[in-house]
Amino acid sequence: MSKRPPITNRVKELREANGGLSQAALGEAVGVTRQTIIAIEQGRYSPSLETSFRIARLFGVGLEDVFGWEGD
Amino acid sequence: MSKRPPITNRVKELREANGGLSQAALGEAVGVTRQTIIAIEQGRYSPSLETSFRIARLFGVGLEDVFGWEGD
DNA sequence: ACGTCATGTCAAAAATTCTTTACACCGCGG
DNA sequence: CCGCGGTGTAAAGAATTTTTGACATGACGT
Repeated sequence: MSKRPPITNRVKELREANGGLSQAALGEAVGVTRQTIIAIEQGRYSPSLETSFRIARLFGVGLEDVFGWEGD
Repeated sequence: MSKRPPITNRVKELREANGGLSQAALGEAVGVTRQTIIAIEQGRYSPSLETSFRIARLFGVGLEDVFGWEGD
């Protein structure tokens, strides 16, 4: 049952905007693996709220500056 | 390894502010069970971003109006 | 007293997120 | 040419989220 969640994300953009942080470096910085970052960037599943918060706060922005809800 | 995530929530407040919506009714409205709502309200684990978005949007507010990051 | 609704707990199963490992491709510097 | 960093894919398993079902309690109305 794991469809693609109706969620958009700007992780890749933010990574590149922050001095070209690599997926591996981002993962390490927020405490998840590179695979997890890849899956999130590709929207393969909906991350946990905790992981989402960690990513947003690392970039110093709000949750909705990183993740969007399709159909707003 | 499932500790309590550093996340706060105002689900109960919002439920009561919206005409006393019950946990069961909220669950049904966002497509999860009553158990899930109870667990989220009690902060027993960090919900998926999708579930979080559905709850916030049902109340017509943003993600961070419902969930907060401890240590901001 | 009885029934019902709302909340809560417990436990086990199902589904999803996350990890680990391994391999592949591309662009670039040496 | 070769090595290396960065990205991508795949699959198995661990960990976490969510479901299902059962039972308990207090509040409330009849």
